[in-house]
Amino acid sequence: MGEIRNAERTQKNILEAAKREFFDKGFKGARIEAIAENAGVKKQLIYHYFKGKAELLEAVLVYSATSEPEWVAQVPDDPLHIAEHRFRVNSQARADFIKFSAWEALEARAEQTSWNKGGEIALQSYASYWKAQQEKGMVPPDLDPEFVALALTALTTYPIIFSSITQIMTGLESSDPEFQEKWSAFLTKVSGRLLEPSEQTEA
Amino acid sequence: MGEIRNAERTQKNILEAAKREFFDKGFKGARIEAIAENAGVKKQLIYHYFKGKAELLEAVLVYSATSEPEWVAQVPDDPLHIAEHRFRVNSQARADFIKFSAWEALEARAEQTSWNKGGEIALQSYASYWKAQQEKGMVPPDLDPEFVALALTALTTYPIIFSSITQIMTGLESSDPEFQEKWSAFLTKVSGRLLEPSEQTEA
DNA sequence: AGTATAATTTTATATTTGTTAAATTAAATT
DNA sequence: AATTTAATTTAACAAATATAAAATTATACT
Repeated sequence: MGEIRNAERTQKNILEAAKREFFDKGFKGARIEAIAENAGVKKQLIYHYFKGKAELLEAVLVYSATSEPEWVAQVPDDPLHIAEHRFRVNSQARADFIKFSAWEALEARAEQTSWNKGGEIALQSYASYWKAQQEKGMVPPDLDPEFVALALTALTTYPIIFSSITQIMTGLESSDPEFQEKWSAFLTKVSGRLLEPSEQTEA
Repeated sequence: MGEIRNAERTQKNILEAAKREFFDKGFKGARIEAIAENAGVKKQLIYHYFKGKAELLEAVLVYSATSEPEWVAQVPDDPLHIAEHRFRVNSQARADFIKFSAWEALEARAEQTSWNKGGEIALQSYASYWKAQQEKGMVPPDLDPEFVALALTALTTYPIIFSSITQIMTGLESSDPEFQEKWSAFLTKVSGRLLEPSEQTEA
C-alpha cells in the first residue's frame, strides 16, 4: 500500500508479526489472519513465502534465534549471580520467547508435536553447569545439582510466564521494572542461602 | 448403549470426561467432540445438559471443587515442611488442576477471559500465611514474604506443569514417584536454607 | 515500449468445530 | 394400554480457519 514492493522487507514484516503472534498465543492459538493483518499483508502472501503455518513457525524460530542479541558472553563468573542474571535476561530480551516455551511445553504434552530442538541442549547444558559448580565445591554436596538447575529455572521463568499470578501475590506485574529489581535482589539472596555451605557439615 | 438410561450418571460421565479434556488441553484446546466420545455420548447431549462449552467448563470447575478431597486439614505446622506438603498434594491429588491453571493463565493473558474466581483468594491467603510466619520470626526479615510465597509456589508447581523440561533436566518425569520423593526432599532442604536465620545477623 | 518475472491480491475450497432444531426411543404416569 | 415426559440420537447449520488456484499489478530486462 503505502510503500514500494519489496519481497525481503515483506518477509521480515511477516516474520516479525508471526513472532509476536506465535509467542503470545502459542502454535494452535496463533491465527494466520492476525499475522497477515499485523504485517499489513494479505494472508495468502504468507502461504506464498512460507509453505504453511508449521513452516512459518519454524522460520520464526530460526529468525528469532539468529536475530536475538548475544547474551551468553557476559555471564557472571560467580554462581551466586547466575540466577539474577538469568532472570534479567529472561525478563528483558527473552520474555516473549520464554512465554512461547511455556505454550510449547503445554501443547506438546496435549499432543505429540515438539519444535524447539535447540531448547533441550540449553537446558541440559544448564544442568551440566551446576554439576561442574558442585565439583568445584560451589554447591553443597547434599543438593542434587540437577535439582538446583531445575529450581533456578523455575524461579527465573515462572514470574514471567505467570504474570497474573505474580501480580496477585506480590501486587506487581513481572514486566514492571520495580518487580524485576526486587525479584533480582531476592534471587541473589536465595542463591546465597542455597549455595552456602551447610552449618552442620559433619558431626 | 450397554446400560439403562440414567440422566444423573450420564451427566457425571460427561463431567468426568470434560474434566480430563479441559484440564489436559485448556479451554480453547478442549474439543466437545472428544468429551462426548470419551463420555460415551453423542455430543448434542452435552448441549442439552449444559448450555455450551463455557458453561460446561464452569460446571466442571464446581464439580471438581466439590468432589476433590479435603487436604487443607492436614497442613503441617512447621513452615519448613509446607513446601514439601504443597508439592505432594499438588503432584498427587491436584496435578491436573495445576496444569489447568497453567492453561488458564496463558489463555487469560492471550485473551481477556478469566474463570477461576476462587484461585486468587487461595494465592493471596498463601501470601498472607508467609507474612504471618515472618511476624512470628520464622522467616528472615530481609526476605519479602510475598516473594517467598511466590518462590515456593513456583517450586511446587513448575515441575508438574513442565514435566518435559523436568524430564530433560533431571532425567525423571514429574509424575514418577522417584522424582516426587527426591523433589520433596529437595524442597525441604531448600526451605531450611531459605528460612534459617542469616549468618551475618548484624555487625 | 514490450515482454517476462516477481509481488500481491481476489476468489474459492475443504475442514474443523461449536451450536441448533427436529426426530426417535425409552421411561413414567394415568 | 394410552399418553406424557424425559433421555438420547440424527441431521443440519454457521462461523472460523487453514490452504489452493487463478487473476492482477508492479518491477526488471531487453
